[in-house]
Parts: sequence; structure tokens; C-alpha cells
Amino acid sequence: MGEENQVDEIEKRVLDAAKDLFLHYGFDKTTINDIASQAGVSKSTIYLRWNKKEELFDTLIWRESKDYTEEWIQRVEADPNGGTYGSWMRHALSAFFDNEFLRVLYKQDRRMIGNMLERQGIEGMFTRRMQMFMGFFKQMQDANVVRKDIDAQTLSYLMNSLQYGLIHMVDIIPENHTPEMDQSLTMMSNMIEKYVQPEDGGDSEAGKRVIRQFMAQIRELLNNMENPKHTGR
Amino acid sequence: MGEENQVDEIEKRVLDAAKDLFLHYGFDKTTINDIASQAGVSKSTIYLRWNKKEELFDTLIWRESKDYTEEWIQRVEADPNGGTYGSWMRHALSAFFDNEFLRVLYKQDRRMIGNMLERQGIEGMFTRRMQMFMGFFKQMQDANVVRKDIDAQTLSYLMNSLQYGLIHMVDIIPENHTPEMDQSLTMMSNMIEKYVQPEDGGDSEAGKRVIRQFMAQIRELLNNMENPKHTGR
DNA sequence: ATTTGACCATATAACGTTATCTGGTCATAT
DNA sequence: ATATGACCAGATAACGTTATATGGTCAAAT
Repeated sequence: MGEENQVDEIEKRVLDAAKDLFLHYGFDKTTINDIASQAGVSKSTIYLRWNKKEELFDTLIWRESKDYTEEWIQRVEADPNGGTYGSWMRHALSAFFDNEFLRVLYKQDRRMIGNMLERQGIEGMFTRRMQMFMGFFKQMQDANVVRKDIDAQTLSYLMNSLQYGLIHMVDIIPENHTPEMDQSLTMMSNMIEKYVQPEDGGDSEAGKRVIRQFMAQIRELLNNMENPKHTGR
Repeated sequence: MGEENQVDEIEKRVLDAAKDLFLHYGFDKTTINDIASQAGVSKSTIYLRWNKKEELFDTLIWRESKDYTEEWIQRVEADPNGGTYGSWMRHALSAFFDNEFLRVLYKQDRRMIGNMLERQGIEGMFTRRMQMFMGFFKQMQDANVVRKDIDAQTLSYLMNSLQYGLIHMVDIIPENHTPEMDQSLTMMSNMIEKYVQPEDGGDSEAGKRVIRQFMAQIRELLNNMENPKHTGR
């Protein structure tokens, strides 16, 4: 028990150090020694849990994804206006933007991920995210919360593109020309919601139900996902 | 007269060759000699009209921008559903995407533009485009064609982000997961239009008037713009 | 069972040198 | 007035070599 905690504690320290260093110096320029010393453990301790530097990276993605999802769920639950497709999407983006690691990963920042860019997991990230959007929208359609005559794929593609654009626009347009992110997301949410809402207004309670159910699916998916660490034995 | 045409003809050949080569090999790897030989003129003939390779590039941007704008105007005019903000934006994007040179420029493709990326003209491109969106929306608001309680900057920022995302998404998501661009743009247009339309439906004729007027402004702006060529004497 | 520092083969960076390329000029020809 | 090929200085690439850094292993210690 205490032992387990000790192990978790070390892994957390290593992952925190890795995240910090990767973000600052990039994957390639960060050495295992750097990570070890910043985490206060020895290099071999790291290799005891991960077989390769890349696996450490994978675990980091996995952990950050979990954190992000929990944050997302929390924001949706806290939103008095939750239960709508628009607000779901809004928090999907806002929580994502607030996760520095995922944000940089999504930006395909070569400075940070170096060679890793064409790595299996990263390459399909966009498609997977879009498919998640799509799966959710379809469930909302089934529950009669949103219009059924909207093509789920096209809408998800648009949402994905918008997320991509917003995440990049910050670096591209000078700050004094940039509206507050919250304002942008609110407008986006309103715009989508107006478009997506059925004539009869839809069933708000059903919306909440679908959202809870879907988010539980995602959480479970991530938990069941083979934790990339401990591959070595 | 005939002389003028001859000159124009040469300039066109040079610009066509430059565009072709820049797109294929990038700005840095394309030599003036390559351009000259592909255009069928001698290098010095090029230097007679442009002082630097970069000026040639500027002229190319200028020409392509003009072409793009004319194409855009034409599509708006041809659209039976024109006169709305949504369709204006739709053609702004669709014509833009169809212009290979501007598209690649907008993608800040280092392979093509090399060092030129931080060049004055390119750097401000995004801001300028967003401000154009904004100026137009404000004129539409003044003419009562769209709702007045929508913040023009935020909306323009969203549109700009979406354009950015769409232009990049093509390379990022595999083709079989990608809807037809036309379909995406139609949905986008519908979504915006629904959001932007005033309660009373707005004045469609006024919309057309604003669009004609605004597009004329842009055309004039581009024509009056100091043609980057002939800077030398 | 965990942790550790020393260790190694290989990848990456640094450097100096040579060779090539290329933007830009100019005297000359038409 | 306009077009041209030869020409040049400086930038860029290519190359071979040396030095360094780094991912990953392992026997020994705790």
C-alpha cells in the first residue's frame, strides 16, 4: 500500500519532470539524465519502468489525456447551460486549450516532438478526435437532441478545423487583434447551437443524459487503455 | 501598343514560370536562371523589370491576389443565393482554396517561401484578411443586413480561424475521412447565415448592394496598390 | 526487490575546408 | 531603348574528420 504510493509518487515526479522539460526543450533535446535529475531519481530507475524514452512520452500523452478528460467533464457538469451540443463542444475546446501539453502536441510543434511527429499515436490524433466528435453527434441525433438532417461527418470536420484554427491563430494574429478566447468560444457555441437545435427545441434532459453517458464511455476507454508504462518486465 | 503587349506578355511568362517553379521547388531552390529559361527570356531581361528576386515574388502575390479577387467577385455574382453574408464568406474561402499560390502562401509553407516567411507582406497577411472580414461585416451591420448585436471582431476571428483550419485539415486528415469541400462550405455558410440573420430576415437587396460596393472597394484597392514591379528605373 | 553509478556503442554536433551555385552587374550587341 | 551572355563576390552546400553527448545496459550495493 505505502509501497504502491511510493511507486506512484516516483512515476508522477518523473512524468512531471518529463512534461516540463519536453515543453521547454523539446523531446530530442531533453535527455533521460535531465529528466532523472529533475525528478530526483536515477536514470536506471526510469528504465526500470519504461523501456524507451518514447514509452515515457506515450505514458505522458495518456496521463494528460486522462487529466484533460476529467477537466472537460467537470466543466460540462458545472455549466448551468450544459446539456447542449454547443456547450459540450465549447468545453471540449476550452479544456483542451488549457492543457499545455496536449495543445502543443496538437500543434504538431516540431520543436517539441521532433521525430516523434510521424509516430503512430500522434499521426492519427486528428482523425481520432474528429471521430469522437462524430460519434457524439450521432448519439445526440439518436436521442433527438439535435437535428437529424445534419451530416455528422461534415459538422465534425468543421468543428475539428475550427479547433485547429483557433489553436494556431493565437500565434499568428497579434494580441491586440485577438478577442478573448472565452468570447470566441461563447460565440462559437451559440452559433452551433442555433444551427443544430431542432424546430421543437429538443429535449434538454435527454441531452444531459447522452452527455453523461458519452463522457463515461470516454473515461472508461482511457482507463482500460493499455497504460503504455510497465510494458517492460 | 504592340510594344506594351509584348512587355505584358513577357511579364506574364515570367510570372507564370516563377509561380510554377516556386510552387514546385520553393523560393530558395528556384534560381533566377531557372525562371528565365522556363520563361524563355534571359536573366537580365528579368532584372530589367525587377530589382530583386523578392520583388518578383511580391509582384506574384499582387497578381494572384487580383486574380483571386476577380474570381471571388464572379462567384458571388453567379450565386443565385448571393447577397448574404454566408454566401459572401463561402466564396471568399472557396475561391481562395482554389488559388494554389495563395493557398500555399497562407499555409506558411516553409518549403515554399523559405526565409520570406517573416517578410513584411506575408507576416501581416492574416491580420489584414481578418480586418477585411471585419470591415465587411460592419458594413453589413450598418445596412441592416445582419444582426447588430454580434461582435464583428469575434466573428471575423472565428471565420479566419475556420479558414485556417480548413486549409490545413486537408493535409492532416486522410482523404477517406474528409467530406467534400463544397459540402463543408455549404454547411458553414448555412450555419453562419442562420446565426447572423436578423429576426425580420433582413434586406436581401441591401445585402447585394453592400457586397457590390465592398468588392469594388477591394478591386480598386488592389489596382491602386503600388505594383511592386517597375520599382527599378 | 529496488536503486545506483560506471560503462559502451552509436548517434549527433562541431569544425574546417573545398567545391559549387546563384543573385545581381555590366559592357556590348541589336 | 531593350535584350544578352560573360562575369564576380558572396552565399550555400558537400565532405571528411574529430569531439561530444546520449540512449540504453549491467554488475554491484542496499
